[in-house]
Amino acid sequence: MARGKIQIKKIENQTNRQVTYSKRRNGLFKKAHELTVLCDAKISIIMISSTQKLHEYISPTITTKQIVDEYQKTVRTDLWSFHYEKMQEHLKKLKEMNMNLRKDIRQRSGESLNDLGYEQVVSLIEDIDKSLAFIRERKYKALGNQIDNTKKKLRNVEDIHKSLLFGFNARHDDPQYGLVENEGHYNSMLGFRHGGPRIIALHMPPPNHHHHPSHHSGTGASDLTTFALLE
Amino acid sequence: MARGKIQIKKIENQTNRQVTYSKRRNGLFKKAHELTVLCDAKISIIMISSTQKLHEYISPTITTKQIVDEYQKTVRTDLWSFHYEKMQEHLKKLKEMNMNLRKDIRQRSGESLNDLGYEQVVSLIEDIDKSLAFIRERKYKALGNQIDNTKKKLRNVEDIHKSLLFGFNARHDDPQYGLVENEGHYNSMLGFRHGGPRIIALHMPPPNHHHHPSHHSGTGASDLTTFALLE
DNA sequence: AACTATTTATAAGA
DNA sequence: TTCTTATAAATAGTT
Repeated sequence: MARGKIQIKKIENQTNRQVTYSKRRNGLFKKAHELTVLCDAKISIIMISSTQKLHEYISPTITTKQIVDEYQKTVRTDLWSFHYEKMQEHLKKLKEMNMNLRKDIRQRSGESLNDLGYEQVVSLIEDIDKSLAFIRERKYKALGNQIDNTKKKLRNVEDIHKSLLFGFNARHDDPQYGLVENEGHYNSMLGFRHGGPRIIALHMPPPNHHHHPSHHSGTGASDLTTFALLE
Repeated sequence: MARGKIQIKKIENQTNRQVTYSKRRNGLFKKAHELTVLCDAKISIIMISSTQKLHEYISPTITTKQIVDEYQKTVRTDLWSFHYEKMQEHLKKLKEMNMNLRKDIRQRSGESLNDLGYEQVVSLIEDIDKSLAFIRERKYKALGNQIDNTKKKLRNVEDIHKSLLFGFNARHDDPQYGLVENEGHYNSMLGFRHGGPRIIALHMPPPNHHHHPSHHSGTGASDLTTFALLE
């Protein structure tokens, strides 16, 4: 939140993560204490860090045991209405998130721009420009990979061709090798001009685009959070 | 924290208190969620409002039962080291608070001003000026109250005197009224020149200075918090 | 830990 | 309750 905005996703650098944990834990506890005093509330916070260390805040007006007892009593008593309310809240949040996502998409498609001020339009354009550059780069990389892949496939085909030739030369009179007759037809359908890999090649793992794992594992949650918090 | 600084003390207006509770609860839960994602922490927050309503936040990666079990296990296992650590933390905070209080007092007495920048000195002066004005006002009011009070005492004394006179006139021959003989001595000790209320007046409630209750009930805690958070 | 440029949270008002 | 907006507070990155 300062010296630059951060995405709400796991901090990968361990040192950094621990520093942030410590700072924000203090912040959280301070807020909890203020709420305790301002609104006469009873608050229990129990937290376990990624290193399994345990910390707690408890309002001076109550004990953890009391608040947990109270919690269990409430959950037991209002089991259904409690869950019902929580589901409703969840539903509401999802709806809001959904609306914001739709709005964002509309804006990226060039609609609903009247809702935005000049600054926002500028930053939207910057945003889209960045995305575009990113996508172009990805496309370029993917193209490179495809070429690599095609080369591999080609080598594979050549190998097979050689072994077939070898086999043919060795057993050209064996009837079980007659199946290769339609090879030309299949391969032209798949776009191969020099003979194809047939089923052997189709079982190869899909092309790997070599992007960083966090790009996929983290972005989903991060986007959800970001959109959920749009005003 | 906005549109004006607030003191961290109980909000007396109930509507206002509930609005603040709701807003800050959302803020707290949002922070907790961010911490969960950023630092891979497991957090449970259980809170009871001043109207006995219960709310909770729980990290999506854990259940309340699990975290409470973990808490109880830790507290059971490390009972002493846990309490020892908490005491140490408490001690440290008290020491810091103490240092800040001392520093503040030194500055208000005109010492250690070299530690402050020009702006800070200006605001310190403003601060002290306000305090001074406040104290002067209080002194003025107190004086007024003292005068009022003295007038009341005087009336009271006059009433008693009249009733005594009345009683004396009615039963001047009854021996049980002989105790009034030393009245002059007691009353001059208490500073009354026109006859005193004796034991009857001494049982009156102490003088009420008519200031708002929150001035006294909240200020202590508020100051502690404020000083504790000075850097 | 301390420092700040920024981002967030939020008090008051509508 | 929800929105707005001026301001206070939190904090990310840096030293």
